[in-house]
Amino acid sequence: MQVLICPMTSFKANSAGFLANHMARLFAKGLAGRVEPLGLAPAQFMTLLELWDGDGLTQQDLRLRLDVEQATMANTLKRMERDGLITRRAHESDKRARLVFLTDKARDLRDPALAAAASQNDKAMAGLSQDEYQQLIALMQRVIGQMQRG
Amino acid sequence: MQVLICPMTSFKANSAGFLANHMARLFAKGLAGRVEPLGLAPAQFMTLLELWDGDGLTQQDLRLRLDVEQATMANTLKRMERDGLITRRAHESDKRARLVFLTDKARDLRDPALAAAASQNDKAMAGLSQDEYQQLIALMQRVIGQMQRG
DNA sequence: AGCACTTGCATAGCATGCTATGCAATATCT
DNA sequence: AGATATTGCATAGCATGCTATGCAAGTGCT
Repeated sequence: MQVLICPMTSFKANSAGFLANHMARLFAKGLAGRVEPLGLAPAQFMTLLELWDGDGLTQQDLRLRLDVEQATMANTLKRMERDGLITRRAHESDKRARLVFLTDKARDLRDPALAAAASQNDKAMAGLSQDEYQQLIALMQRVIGQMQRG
Repeated sequence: MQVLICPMTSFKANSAGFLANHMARLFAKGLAGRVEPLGLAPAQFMTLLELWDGDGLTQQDLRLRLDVEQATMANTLKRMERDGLITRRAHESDKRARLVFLTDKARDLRDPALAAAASQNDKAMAGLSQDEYQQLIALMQRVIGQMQRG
């Protein structure tokens, strides 16, 4: 009977896809609010996360690490260049590629941006124990791995 | 030392935010591929999920159930109207509101669309046991609840 | 060398999300 | 009743994602 009364509500509430989407949106919204004062947007922050770890990467390097399509990476980098976060220089031996480097501005944003992200993470995970947090991470990683395989 | 070598990679791989975003993107991509032959896009499918359960809802009703901003809902409904999935009629007593109704086309899509979604769900969850699946759902729901509270 | 294949990027076009505005209709308060 | 606040929607503008194209620059094979 319950199925006849609200079949879709239960489908939605129990769908890992819907929940992942919902969780990602809430997370992005929270992160956006915290890094926006720094002049950053979420995808820019994720890209910086890779570049702070060592710049001079190609668009392809970044795209593979963030697992987004090439066109998505190209557009994000274009906005980051426009916003003065990165500069691009020709690759020494490959005239097709352009290496991505951080500007001083982007380097200076590292600490405050990481603090903002940690703050959002803390808020989201406030209701979970360390064990539960690790479980959640592990389960999501397995689901991601499963979807990437197919 | 490890922190100095690849601090950002570990941050990313262990960030629930990044994983939720990644999982949501993979999920949406898989679902998009399965419902696209039906002429549906993911957000349209989520909206139909609510409407199949009973139409004649206002934009506000839908927006609250899907937890998206009003403007997002307005745009999704506009595309659904354009694609012949819904029609809108004036509310009897409130001249501001327009009630959303399903077209026959949208009603006919219910079974195949639900099958497509179930297929994507099955694929994503193939590596998890029933118990693990329930754990994942429960943990995500708690994180979502936590973020909504703040 | 020459031709085909692959790779690295850019761009166009579209779906979803969000914030910010603005307007008309309804509700509320005095 | 009249002024004020709230509610329901639409639209503009922007960030992220995706697919589809196209081009220039490497690679490889013969």
